[in-house]
Amino acid sequence: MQNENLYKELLRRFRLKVTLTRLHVLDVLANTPVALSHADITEQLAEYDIDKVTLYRTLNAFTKCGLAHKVATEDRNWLYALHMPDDAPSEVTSDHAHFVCDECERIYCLPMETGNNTRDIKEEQGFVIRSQEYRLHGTCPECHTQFSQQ
Amino acid sequence: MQNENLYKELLRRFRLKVTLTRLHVLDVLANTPVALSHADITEQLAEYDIDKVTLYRTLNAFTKCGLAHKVATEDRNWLYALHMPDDAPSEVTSDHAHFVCDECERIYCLPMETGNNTRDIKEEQGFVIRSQEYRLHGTCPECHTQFSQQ
DNA sequence: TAAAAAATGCAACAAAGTTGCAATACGTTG
DNA sequence: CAACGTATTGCAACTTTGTTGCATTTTTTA
Ligand SMILES: [Mn+2]
Ligand SMILES: [Mn+2]
Ligand SMILES: [Zn+2]
Ligand SMILES: [Zn+2]
Repeated sequence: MQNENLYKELLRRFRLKVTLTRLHVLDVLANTPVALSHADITEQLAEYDIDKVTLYRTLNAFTKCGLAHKVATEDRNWLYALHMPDDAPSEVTSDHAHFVCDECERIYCLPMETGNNTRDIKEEQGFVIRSQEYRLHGTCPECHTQFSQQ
Repeated sequence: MQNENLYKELLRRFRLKVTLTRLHVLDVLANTPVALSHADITEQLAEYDIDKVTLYRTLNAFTKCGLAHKVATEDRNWLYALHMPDDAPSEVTSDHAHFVCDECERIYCLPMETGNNTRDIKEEQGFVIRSQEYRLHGTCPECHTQFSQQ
């Protein structure tokens, strides 16, 4: 594992004990541009034979402390991603944007751009807004390229 | 049922056969401002003792033809809502906005406002956008009022 | 190195939704 | 209105995804 010390530091910053499983999961999450499911992570860590309950608990711990966030997919499961580098690190319910690929079902985390006025309108109507998520659906560059070449 | 004929017409427009269960479900969905779960609908239609599988199939049928749409919640189940009156009626993957109340977990369907430039940015980056969903999280007016009064 | 607290692994459980299949209802045609 | 073909329904069994309880092991701090 290349960034082991970085991961250890990160875990400590979020008051999580350093364990081998957590380091492995962190390594997987840190090295992908997309959000990953429990099944994805299990597959990538197959050689370490990680217990399924331990992995669920690890992902819940990451989510609870704000190290990661989870996104519910259309097909009733969750994908996990570390918060983006430019996110405030301890901000759990920060604004968020995602791109959902309809072909490969990958979910990309995006920086949230401002400019939408729906928020202001709803606040005038008495809704109290704490965070927002903006989801784009379509085809990701990888899938689009594949399609075009065939 | 007040609007029985309206519902029948609606079902026929979407090429669905008219059945009693579908009329009841349609009636429930048409008379709420929020998206409803399988459990919510079962409860509201308790007197008719609707089979759970039939209800799932009904909701799937409504979703597939575009009469309704479903929203995945954080706690891995689905809420269903009819498309809004000002939606193009046969547009299945139309743009959408939702307000998610963190207190009561109700999801309100909102008209989608424009003005966000994330879409344009991602298109420049090679993502093909087919639809977008914008989600606000916070406290709805009902819950906010309750809290304030106590 | 010892003690306290937290994490792990296993088995059992739970919730949400799907599948297969026989029985029933819908709607079209005559 | 009757009869037929097709779609829908109801039931039981199953699947997927995730949680809970509890005994054991690991981590951390002193
Ligand atoms: Mn994200
Ligand atoms: Mn909606
Ligand atoms: Zn893709
Ligand atoms: Zn509320």
